[in-house]
Amino acid sequence: MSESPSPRWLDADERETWLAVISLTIRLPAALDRQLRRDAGIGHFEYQVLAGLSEAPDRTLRISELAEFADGSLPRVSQVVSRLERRGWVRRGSDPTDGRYTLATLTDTGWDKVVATAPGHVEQARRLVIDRFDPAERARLREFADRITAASADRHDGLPSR
Amino acid sequence: MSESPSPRWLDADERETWLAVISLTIRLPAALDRQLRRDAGIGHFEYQVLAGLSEAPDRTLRISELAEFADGSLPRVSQVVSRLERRGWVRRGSDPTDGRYTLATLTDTGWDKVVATAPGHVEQARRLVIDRFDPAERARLREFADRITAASADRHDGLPSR
DNA sequence: CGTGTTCACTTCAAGATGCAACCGACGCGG
DNA sequence: CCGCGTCGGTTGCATCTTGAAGTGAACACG
Repeated sequence: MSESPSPRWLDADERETWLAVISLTIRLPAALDRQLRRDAGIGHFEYQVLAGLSEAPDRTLRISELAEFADGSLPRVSQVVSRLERRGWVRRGSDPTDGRYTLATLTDTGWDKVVATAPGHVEQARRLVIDRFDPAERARLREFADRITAASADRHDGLPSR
Repeated sequence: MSESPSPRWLDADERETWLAVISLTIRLPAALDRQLRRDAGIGHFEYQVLAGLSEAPDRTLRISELAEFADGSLPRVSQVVSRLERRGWVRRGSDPTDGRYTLATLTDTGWDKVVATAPGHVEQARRLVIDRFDPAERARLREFADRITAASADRHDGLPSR
């Protein structure tokens, strides 16, 4: 209780950058969701789960691996897998080597769904991001994004303050 | 129905960039929400609404202006304003010059809330983003973000076919 | 005026999320 | 073996978001 109540404000320039980044984090996911929802009837998160499975050996992953891959909480992934299971795209099973794990496996129908959906999604990824940057810019973009992501992952969130 | 079924895939490099950007759009908003929720009991969206009002003349904006400012749908903003109203931070009123508009006004209590919340939020913005880039990088970051945001805003989402 | 349309907003139902409590499956110490 | 803590997942609940339908105020046209 002896700190400066008002920290360094953002100047006009910093503010613009901040707003630009915030806008990005809102509009890009929204655009991805729209395209997927419209063309494939699934959200981006569900797509990530399906895509993750489609690339895994035996098209199978543990729920927890899936959660890490798709950047989601365990309850959320569990829910999503249930939904995908209901739609016939994923099958649940428990890991023979350790009954605590649950394995999610992509069905053949699920595989078909991914194959049908991926091209449109990749096209969107290109149109919204990838194709708008030349290789040098891309490297920089990636580095910038990683920098922010790393900071955000820091469980150092609040004001533990110095 | 006579196109290439499989478009240009992403190569390893492009893929990395893509994943980095996606990660950013998931982790940064999550980190912002965590800090605000924890320190102020509100989400980032609610904060944006309050902040928008706090900077507006008379601390007042139309719901629709608020929606545009905060990047949210009209129903969502309407709901949020109701919530904020219940908490005593915002007051509703109809526009005398055109009864169709609804004006949202920040109360004094609401102003205090913003004043109390802003420093922590700005600090977070600095730690996660702003302070990690020197001025030249910041300009570039902003330009990159704008490029993607502009593309995402394009109502050109899906596969307009052809 | 009167009818119809547009506009800004609100409401409602359905679906999605996060959080916290809960549950069964290991694994280790005794 | 038994008991206990841990680990991965699941479930329940409270909240939030979304999309569609509804409301009422202004305008437009005959």
